[in-house]
This record gives sequence, C-alpha cells and structure tokens, in this order.
Amino acid sequence: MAARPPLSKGEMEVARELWQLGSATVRQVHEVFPAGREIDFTTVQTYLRRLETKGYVKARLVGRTLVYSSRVEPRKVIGQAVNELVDRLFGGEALPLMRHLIEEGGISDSELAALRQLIDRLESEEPRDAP
Amino acid sequence: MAARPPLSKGEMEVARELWQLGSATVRQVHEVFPAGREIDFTTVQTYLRRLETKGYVKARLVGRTLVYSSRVEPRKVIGQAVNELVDRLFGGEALPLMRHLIEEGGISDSELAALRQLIDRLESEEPRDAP
DNA sequence: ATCCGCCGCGTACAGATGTCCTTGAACAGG
DNA sequence: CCTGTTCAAGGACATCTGTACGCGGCGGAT
Repeated sequence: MAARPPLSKGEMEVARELWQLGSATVRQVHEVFPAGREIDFTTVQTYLRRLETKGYVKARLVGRTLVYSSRVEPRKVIGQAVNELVDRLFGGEALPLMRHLIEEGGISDSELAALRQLIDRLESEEPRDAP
Repeated sequence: MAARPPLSKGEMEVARELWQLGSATVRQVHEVFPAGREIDFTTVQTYLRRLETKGYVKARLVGRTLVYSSRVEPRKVIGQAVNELVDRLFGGEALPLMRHLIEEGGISDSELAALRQLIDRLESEEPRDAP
C-alpha cells in the first residue's frame, strides 16, 4: 500500500526516539539521544525532515518551531524492518534468528524465563488471528 | 581488528548465497538467486568484487574464471548484523525482538515447539561459555 | 532602538550503494 | 580462420545516507 520508502539506519534511530517521546521538537529529540551517541543537532533535524517527506511523521508549526509526531504504527515499521532482516539474513525463516539470539546473543536467565512464559501463553491461547 | 567495512543489504544477500554454496563463480551465485529476485549478472559480479575488496571473501582464479569463497565466519557477520538491528530497533535488548517475532511474525506450531526445545536445552546446560 | 547570541530551517556535499554498460581477452564451433 | 559466447574488469551514474554550514529571525542586555 503506502509504499513508503524504507527507513535508513539513522532515520530509524531518530524515529525510535520520537516514538518514545510521542511528539517533540528537533531539540527534544536531540537531547534524548544517549550519551555515547554523538550526533549533531542539525543531523537530527535532517532526519526528521526526511522522515516527514517519506511520510513517516507529520510536523506541526508551533510558534516558529516544528513539532513532530509519528504518523505510523511503530509496530508496523519495526515489523517491516525485522522481516527485512529475516529475509536477507535467514532466508525468511524466523526460527534461525531465534536460535541465533538464544545461542549467540547473551540472554540472561530472567530473559529466558520471560521468553518461556511468552511461549506458554501463546500456546495456550492459540488463536491465529489478531486481537 | 579487521574493522571490515559493514556489508550493505545487497552485499549481504550475495554473501549469503555464497555461504550456502561454499564456493562458487559469479554465474553460479547468480543462478542461485530466487526467482522473484531480479538481478543482473554484472550486479552480482560487482557485489562479489566489492565483497572481496572489503575482505569478506577471497577469489581464486580457475582457468579464466574466478571462484569465490568466504573468508569470514558467516555466524560472525550475521551476529553483527543482528546486533546492529537489536541496538537500533530495540534499544539493545534481545527480548523485545523475541517478543515481536513470537507475537507478530507468524510462527508455526512446530517452530514454537522447536523453540521451546531450544530453551529447555539451554536452561539445562547453563553453559558458562568460555571460548 | 541597537546589538548580540541562540535557534531552527533550508541547502549543500562528500561518500556509500544499487545497477548496469562497455571493453577486451579467452574460448568453442563451424 | 572468422564468429558468436563468456568472463573479468572498469567505469558510469543516479540515489540514498550521513553530516554539517550559513542565513534570517527572536528575545534579552545595553
């Protein structure tokens, strides 16, 4: 449908922050960036502008400052990115990715437990449709 | 160490095929590409050449044809890419990605079962992993 | 009213990427 | 030997990405 151009790494990073904030100015998004991540104010600005032209966010002028907010379901976007990765790296199969995450990526015991719960829940529910 | 430049999407695609084949000529890699994926022979050739300059594969001349083969652990490369994604999309936490895969991505029952086994095994082992 | 510094927008730009065309040499037949 | 085929190599090039500079406006200090 939308055929929105895919998000680049940087754009995704910024989009994530914006989703977290709900709606925010360039400055606000910029300030939220984690300490380790050096990034110029204007760079964030550019990303937000591009996100807008790509149709992922909308901007509203408040005073003389643009306030950005999302226009898409983060879940959808993330899902797309994940699928993309699964396709390219794992031939479209999710399980190998899971295996990788479990075996290679360091997962803590508590995470494992949580994961098990997830599976249990899904198995008991078993409805194939969306809520 | 190596600080090999990261792989782009296209390069990754080709690399995957090559890993699958073990070692192959440009033509062989090109032919393996799935039906839906239109891609020119020379494009594959370019990717392989770039993969070589980036240090991911090595080429051996057989007759007058280059035979490419991997020079890195696919596991490593894939791991890097996955980590990359986890960082950018899930703030570095693997569990949310798992959740996403389980809840959003369609996982079959058998896959779920396999997943459960994976977890069981890992929980019983509890490896103190020391390479 | 004037000047100064901060802010944010739009524009710019170099490097990476995706895709392919062209050239020239090595072959395989006819 | 002449011709069509097959490759490796280069080079071309339009985009896409990452990152930043410069100019005009607003608000406070002089």
